[in-house]
Amino acid sequence: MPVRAAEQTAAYQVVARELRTAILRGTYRDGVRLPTEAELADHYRVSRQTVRRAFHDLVSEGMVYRVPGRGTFAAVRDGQYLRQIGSVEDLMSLSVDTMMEVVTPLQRRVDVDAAGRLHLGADVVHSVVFRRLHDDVPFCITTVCLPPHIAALLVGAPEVASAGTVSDATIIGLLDPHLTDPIAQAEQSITAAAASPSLAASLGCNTGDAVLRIDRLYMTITDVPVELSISYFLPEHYSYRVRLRRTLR
Amino acid sequence: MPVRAAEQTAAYQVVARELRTAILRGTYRDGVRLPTEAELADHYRVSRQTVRRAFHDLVSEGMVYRVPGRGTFAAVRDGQYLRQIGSVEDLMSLSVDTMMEVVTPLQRRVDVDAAGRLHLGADVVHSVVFRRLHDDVPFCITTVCLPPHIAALLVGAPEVASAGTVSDATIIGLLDPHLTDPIAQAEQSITAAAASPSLAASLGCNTGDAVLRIDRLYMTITDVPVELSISYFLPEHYSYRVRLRRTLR
DNA sequence: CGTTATTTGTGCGTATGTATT
DNA sequence: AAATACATACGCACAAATAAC
Repeated sequence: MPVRAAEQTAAYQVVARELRTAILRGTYRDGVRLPTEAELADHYRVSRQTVRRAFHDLVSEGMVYRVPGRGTFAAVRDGQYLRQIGSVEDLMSLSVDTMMEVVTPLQRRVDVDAAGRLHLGADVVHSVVFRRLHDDVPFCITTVCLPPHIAALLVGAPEVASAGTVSDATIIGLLDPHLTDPIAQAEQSITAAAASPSLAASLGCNTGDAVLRIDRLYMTITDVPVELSISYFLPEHYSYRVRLRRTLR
Repeated sequence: MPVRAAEQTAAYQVVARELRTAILRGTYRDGVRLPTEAELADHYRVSRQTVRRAFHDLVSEGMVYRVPGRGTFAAVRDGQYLRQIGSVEDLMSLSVDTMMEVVTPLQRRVDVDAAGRLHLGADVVHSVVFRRLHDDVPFCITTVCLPPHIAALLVGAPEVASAGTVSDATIIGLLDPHLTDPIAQAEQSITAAAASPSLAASLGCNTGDAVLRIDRLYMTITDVPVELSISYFLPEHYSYRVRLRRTLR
């Protein structure tokens, strides 16, 4: 059988993507049965194998679970945005299905604490505040602080120039091509906090609600700090997932 | 084509398991290239598709990465992903300077959610609740759920037999010597929550305070769940720190 | 610089097994 | 017992990336 020529995205990825967004949008609520392989194959005009390939990806993402003889069921709890994170690459690819909306554009600011954590001599940093959205629902507010000489690399970037701008960028993704030394590591600290009034307003929750706080310090291979980001996540829409593996000896 | 009759573990799982163990044992270090699909198919006397199926699992686990035209390469390096409190070893050695105090001893319980996450058919689990103390200050409450056949390994253990018992043990450390398959991986989910009244009483904080919630599902190398632990941490006394590294190629 | 061999990626057909309804 | 639905396995054809010549 011939194969479609020069197709950009594979058929199974199209199917997986549509089902994934449908589940996240709540078309299939928690535990609801999805169409069968045969039905989906018929609908998308692909073979059953291609549908299976798509389902296999969704299973390993934890989006659905399957029971032989019964069917395939949505596994998302409360529409929570889940993502497996375990490397800097994962952080950089955060933009594939989330949007960034600028709240406060990139500007000069005095911040002793941030400057100290960036190993700067002076107290001046440049910072930008943005929300991150998934399916138009905000789930995170992030403040990014940069040393002045790093911020200079972003002067022309429209993604961080004015409030309200929406893009699918990440700061680290914008920076990376311009850096001589690539970003090679990040130190993360994860804790819980109560939402401040302004935070609650931006995220659409109540003051005092429990939120997840993640601080990240990105560094080059030579341990030079490049970016400090402080993010507050809504726990209803986000949880941080990691897979740990033991080396057998 | 005929299929082998009544095979217990699927052929692709056998292949995946052997490759996984070989990588974790260091047979394929660093970015060493693995045998090609054709070679492995020949070696295991299976079709190329079956080898591909195995590789697909290993890719989604992050064990290997593949490059079209070049080959398949081992992706696990020593301490590549997570340091500090980030590896399974660190979780097991959590007891070095903390004490465990039993709140509710190990007992049989019905918990549909926990049973589901442990991939059990029935709804019965065995669970134990304990506080973790550092310098006599409680900073964490943990509920551990075990499948019945695993809990049976702890029947004689005094560390979990009665409320009030204080020891420097960890559940995983108590279990590990008795398991046929060693614990090789864990899936973690980290989020924030508000302290319930009982939680607040045990931890010495106020109801509604923001606490860090960490769920861990420990599994053997064959993906069999062994233990589910749900912990609530006081953010003042604990933050989860991870160092992420980028794999430069 | 093109050609060729190697290697992984995609897509589909077929057959059969197993679990559920 | 039969129908339904997912699971496994193999085969084939062709595409695309890479490397060697």
